[in-house]
Amino acid sequence: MENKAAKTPRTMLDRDAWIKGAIAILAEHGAERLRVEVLATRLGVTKGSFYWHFKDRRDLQDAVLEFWKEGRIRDIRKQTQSEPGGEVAALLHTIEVYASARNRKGIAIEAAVRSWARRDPQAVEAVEAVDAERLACSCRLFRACGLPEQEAQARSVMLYAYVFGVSLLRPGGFADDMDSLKAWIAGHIAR
Amino acid sequence: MENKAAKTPRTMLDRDAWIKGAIAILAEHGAERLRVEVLATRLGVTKGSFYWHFKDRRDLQDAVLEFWKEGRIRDIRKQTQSEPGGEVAALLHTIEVYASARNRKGIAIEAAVRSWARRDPQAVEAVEAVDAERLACSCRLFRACGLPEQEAQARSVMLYAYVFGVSLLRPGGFADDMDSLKAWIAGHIAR
DNA sequence: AAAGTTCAATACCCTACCGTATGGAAAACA
DNA sequence: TGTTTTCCATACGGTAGGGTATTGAACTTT
Repeated sequence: MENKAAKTPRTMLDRDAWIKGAIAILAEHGAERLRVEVLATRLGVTKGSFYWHFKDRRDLQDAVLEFWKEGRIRDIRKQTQSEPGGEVAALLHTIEVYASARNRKGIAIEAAVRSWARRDPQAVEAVEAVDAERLACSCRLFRACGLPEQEAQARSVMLYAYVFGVSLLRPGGFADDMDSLKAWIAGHIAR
Repeated sequence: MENKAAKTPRTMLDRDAWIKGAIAILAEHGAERLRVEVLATRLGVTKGSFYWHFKDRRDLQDAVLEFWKEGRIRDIRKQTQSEPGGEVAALLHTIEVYASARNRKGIAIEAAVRSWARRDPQAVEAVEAVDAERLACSCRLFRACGLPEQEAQARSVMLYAYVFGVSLLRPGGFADDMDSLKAWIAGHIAR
């Protein structure tokens, strides 16, 4: 008789659940579409709940940026603590992660945040912090390969510029074999 | 007494004026902020006028994309019709135009359209057409330098990926001399 | 001059949101 | 068991913006 099982009696969302949902929207529709009513609907509640967990929309945005920043910095540190001799492999892996077809959501979030940073100072802060960490780590790897500081810096910038740039390019049917092209490029950047 | 001179008696906007205004908004605030009321106010009229020149907002968006596409294709064709022997110079110039601090507005528009293309099929079409033309032209230059087809394609992709990627990077105080870094990279890509 | 054409102003209606105020149910606590 | 805390629903007011309908003014054509 009673179909109480149809509705979860108590959803019990916490701040983290809201942030994760927000990031999903960020990946799918960009920062501009990160609206609290839409997010609430997506989470199966109303915005009445939202304003209990967050002061306002800005509060959520800042939390999302902080969450993203910390995650990226954690990631890059983990990925670049390579054993000696594996520096080139680590560099190639970095390129792989972002320039390959896999990790679509991560790339989408990355693009959304960087696009966001074009207008939002807080997003700029997050992107700058992440970039600084990534460039520093990449630079360290290049130096471990024996390159001088100048070239290590240049190659680091080139690496990340390429990695993010590829996700913006739409080479519709330009190269029949894009994968081998990217492999050539990766080899050329990581040396 | 009569301050009729204060107000232009008849504004006489045509479709092109609306499109140019729209592109200015695109550069400053992105595609999401391209609203007809805002644009109308910017042009000193009300939206009542807009709907005489355009069917709806989508109509404007398509016109903007078409305008941008044609302009970019014209540009790249003009820039790459170099005299024999000037191929490397032409390639370096291409990198210069986009990766330098100059041409800020063009870079902003470029970024806005590519971000737009993440959600809009029409924007995708425009970006693909422009990319195809640019890659083809770049590839021709590399081939004229004596490179094989494969490497010419790879370097073309690398060139444009880098060029667009740089505009996304925020290397806050990473390198003390970013310009010489970029010069090194440009030389390394254009060979 | 009369009529038609062109471009813009005004007044609406409608939707999507943000943020607040308030109430209510469930859980935790006393 | 009664109270408090936690989390969510409902209702409301306000703004921004898309699109339509209508009117009107200026310019062009006949």
